Amino acid sequence: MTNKEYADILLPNVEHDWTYYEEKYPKRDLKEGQMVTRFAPSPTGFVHMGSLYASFLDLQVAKQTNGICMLRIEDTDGKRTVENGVQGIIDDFKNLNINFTEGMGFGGNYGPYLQSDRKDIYQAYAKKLIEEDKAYPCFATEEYLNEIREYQAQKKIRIGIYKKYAKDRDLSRDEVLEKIKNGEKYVIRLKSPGDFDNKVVLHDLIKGDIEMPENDIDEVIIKSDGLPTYHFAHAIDDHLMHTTHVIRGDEWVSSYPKHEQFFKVLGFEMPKYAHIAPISKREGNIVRKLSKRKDEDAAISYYVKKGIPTEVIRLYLATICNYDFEEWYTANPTKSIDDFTFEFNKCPIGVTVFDIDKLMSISKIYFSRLKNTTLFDMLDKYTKEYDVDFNNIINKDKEYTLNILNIERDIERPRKDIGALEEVKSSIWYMYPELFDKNTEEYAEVKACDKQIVIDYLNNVYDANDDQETWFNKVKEFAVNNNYCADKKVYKEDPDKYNGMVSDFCALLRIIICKKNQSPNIYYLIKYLGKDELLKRVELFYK
RNA sequence: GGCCCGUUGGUGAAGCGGUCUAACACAUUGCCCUCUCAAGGCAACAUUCAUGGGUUCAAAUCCCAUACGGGCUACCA
Repeated sequence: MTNKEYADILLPNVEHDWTYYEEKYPKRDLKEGQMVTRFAPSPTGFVHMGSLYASFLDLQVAKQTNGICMLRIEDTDGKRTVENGVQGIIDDFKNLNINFTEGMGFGGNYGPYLQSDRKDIYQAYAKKLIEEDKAYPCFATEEYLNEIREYQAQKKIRIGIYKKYAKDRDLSRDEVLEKIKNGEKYVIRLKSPGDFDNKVVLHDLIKGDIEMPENDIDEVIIKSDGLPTYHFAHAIDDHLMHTTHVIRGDEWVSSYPKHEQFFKVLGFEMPKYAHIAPISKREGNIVRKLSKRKDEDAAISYYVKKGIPTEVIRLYLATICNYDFEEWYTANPTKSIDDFTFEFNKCPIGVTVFDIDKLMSISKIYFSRLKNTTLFDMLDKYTKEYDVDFNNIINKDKEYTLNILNIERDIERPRKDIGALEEVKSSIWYMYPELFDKNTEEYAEVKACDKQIVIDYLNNVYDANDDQETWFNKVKEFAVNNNYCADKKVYKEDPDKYNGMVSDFCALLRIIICKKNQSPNIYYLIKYLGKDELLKRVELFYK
């Protein structure tokens, strides 16, 4: 029996030889420096902050070198796959307007990009290794494996299938054939050429050089269901897809020796590696990785629902991704994330604790820089989905809404009081009579004067066409004539002599308008609301 | 048990042997401005870089130990 025939028995029904794939996926035509990266999630559910962070770096470095970033779905473990998980990931990215150059859902010539569709490819290479006597079938059962592990743990020796513990290595062909005939299940393991006493060095682009012992464990390459393990698939895929930079979570650092071994045994050129630290969450004294199941605020949809734009999340990720991004962005407020060059050696090495305050601060700055028209469009789209009533209200008189959104906006130092679209309503509701009428909030406490004084002001002094300075001078003059004091010191000498300070009169106007003692410049509120509505609110207030 | 990685204030984090009583940003607090709030301006907030040793004229920075946190050690990724 030839080696090839033997391999055919171990892995039957494999359509092509490995050389077929080498030809099918030729080297990419790349210029010096162009990077090929990939984001490779397993389909365990929606996109969350952690996955977005990893994909963000993948996308950015590819983009800035005019390279390629692929979306590859790693679904070699059926247990991890969630229903609609694959489509869910694709949809999430598309909804966030994040586009990969190629990959699952995005096309490309190096697919399929779903690992379960690549079974034949992995097996073709596994057969190559079998033919070269670099891999062998292992019939060990789960119970047997557990036994070995327990024995090793008890004896305090290294755990794993290596050297003498890899007993199926020595099975003769006849023995193997016999077991197969008996229907025994098996996996294919690599015959590790490594020696634990040797060292390998990972030249990590983020963490620097890391020295580790060489891998001597006979890693499984093909599981009994015919699918590859992560490690084997990684080597094959990133070789065939010609990935230049593998950017992944740092939980992979310790498996690097296995990966290096695979690339060597298969005769592949190694990609470069960058291991990123996960985004975490503090829970009391412990810091743990953000979890899809436990942390609802890890889901991107959580922020979408609040009306925090993707761009804001990307800005946040950019600031934690490279430490000098924030400074750069502050100095270049008109530029976009894509104008910044991200570098691996500026990525954080240790875990980063997710900071919602920081995110919100970035969001406020982002919203404060928007034009009122842009804000309106975003608000329109958002409320259409989450608050139809409010959507009708803001659209009833779009010009009016635009004016309101523009209050203290189009100036050198705009207000920063909106952090999410969901907050807009609660900050401007009182500018809409229909919302004001329905509002049941109590008026905040205020030093009120005689109702007639306010009415006098509105009827005889107020003019919606006044500019701000004129407006205030008139208010001041009117207030003083009605026994309000304009001078703090004078007022303090004998407060009982006055109705209050001029500021008290303004406060009264404010409360009448919006019930609260905080609002943007009253000048604008009065100007846009108009006399009739104001008189109506005076009546309401004094009732 | 073995093998890796990390540890700077409430938070992110700069720092790569002297210029560190430690940049910057967020948060917090106070003052100023002011019709309120927001914004803005000013100021406060680590005399100390997990702990203990060592190297050095000099250490947050280099070395070693310890503690704590994290990862891997699966026919999971």
